[in-house]
Amino acid sequence: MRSGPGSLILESGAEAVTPPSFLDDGKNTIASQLVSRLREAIISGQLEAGSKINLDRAKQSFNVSLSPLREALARLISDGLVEFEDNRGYRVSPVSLSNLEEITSLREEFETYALRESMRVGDVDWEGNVMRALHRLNRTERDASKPETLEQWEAVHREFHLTLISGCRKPLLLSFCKTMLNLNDRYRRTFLTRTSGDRNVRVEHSEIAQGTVSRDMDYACDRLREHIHRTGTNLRKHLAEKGIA
Amino acid sequence: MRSGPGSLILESGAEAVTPPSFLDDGKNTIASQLVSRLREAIISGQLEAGSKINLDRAKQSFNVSLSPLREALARLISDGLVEFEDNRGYRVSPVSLSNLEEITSLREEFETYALRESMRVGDVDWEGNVMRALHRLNRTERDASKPETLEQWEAVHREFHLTLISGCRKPLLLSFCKTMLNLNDRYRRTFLTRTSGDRNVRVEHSEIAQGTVSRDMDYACDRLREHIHRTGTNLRKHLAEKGIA
DNA sequence: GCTTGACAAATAATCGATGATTTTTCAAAA
DNA sequence: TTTTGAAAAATCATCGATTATTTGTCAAGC
Repeated sequence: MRSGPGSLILESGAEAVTPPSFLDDGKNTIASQLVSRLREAIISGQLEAGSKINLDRAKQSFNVSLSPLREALARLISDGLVEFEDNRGYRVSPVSLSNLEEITSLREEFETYALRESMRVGDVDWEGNVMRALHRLNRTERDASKPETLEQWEAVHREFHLTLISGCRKPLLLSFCKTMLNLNDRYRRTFLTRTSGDRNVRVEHSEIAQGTVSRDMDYACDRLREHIHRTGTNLRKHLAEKGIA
Repeated sequence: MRSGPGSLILESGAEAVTPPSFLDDGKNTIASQLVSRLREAIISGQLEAGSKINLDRAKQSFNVSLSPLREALARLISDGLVEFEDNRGYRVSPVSLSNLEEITSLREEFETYALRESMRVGDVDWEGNVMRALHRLNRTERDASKPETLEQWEAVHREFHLTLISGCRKPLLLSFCKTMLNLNDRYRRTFLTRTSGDRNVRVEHSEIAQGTVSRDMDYACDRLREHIHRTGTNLRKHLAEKGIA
């Protein structure tokens, strides 16, 4: 059961769900689990953009104590998902048109650079991973009337874009790209509930992947840049519709 | 008075220095002050690269309690200066040849992109700031025999590079560049105690600045890229001498 | 009516103590 | 001698309580 958007922290009677951890995913501490849970809550829009994070209420919502909560929030600053000010606490990073535009620009620059590098030094394993990620993405349904398919699609879509650039052997660059992708996905999941009809996104992804594994740098990077740019334009329209400056 | 390199946390009898805060610099809380102090300690090499950060000892060294210390360390993860593992605590990020090479590459890409953007949209104020930063840099002595001049030079040098790209109106990009500059400066301050004679760094900076304010994008970006690249090559040599892979 | 300032409530920040995990030690067994 | 494993020590993680700061309230003065 999930609370309504933005109400997660404001709720009084909390039925805090302990994440099912049969298998050890390396996230052993409360603080680390909180990082994941908070990140998901913000990207999915459950925690409203720009809203203040009240520590007392958040403590209760997530059924945790203050120390791990503060530590988790501190770590999330780096993801650009949370902002902090001394004695004023933490707040969910606000959304804005200019922020979206910067994210789009940086994705274009960073991801094409990382893709070029990947094509330059990536090995056969990486190529295989790209094709597998493409296949999964193409096989994943995205139906606006079924919310669970949207979440699933977001996951494999993210995986596809990350796999594309995962061959570059530049860990810092990859972490920056991940951050930008997170921020970008928040916009999509918040504002793009329906898919726009005038794009064949599946074809776009296939072209990028095909160009990539055949190491046609200019082609692949051009397609990727266009793809990112179109997404940006698309999102910008939806932001404008909702009157967000 | 300053302790020897790497001994900061290991010291037993701590004469913890409270930073002089006549004027409010916005860093009101212990945690925020710690972020600055820890960052400086790491970049300057006082905290040895790759070493584990023992919380008990660090607590004593810095005369703080555990909560703000952990929070500060958590925030430093984003700067790439600190790494963390569940139940194993924090450690100073290690240095390596490949890490240095990535930092150099990313600085070349990010900073030239940011410089181009700055030249595209930067205003007259920004131009003025660039010229002022250049002037300060050129007026700042850098004498290997006087350690305090090295620190001073590092500060104005950092300020120069950040000012160059400060006109770009892309806050996320700027924060990435800042991060890369931090990481880069740690290498310089750790491994480049003497200045190499075969470069006229002053001329390099002047050319970059002149090209910038005259909005000659290609010229300025080429000079900046060369400048960053030379620094990287230089540092790489010093790492090799010290046998760092 | 508007501003000011003291008081109260809400919230953030820090601390010391306790609980949990990892690492080290060291003796017994192979 | 080497390996094993339980106990001890060290260290990390979490908690509840306390302190400090900010925000909200409201009455007195202008």
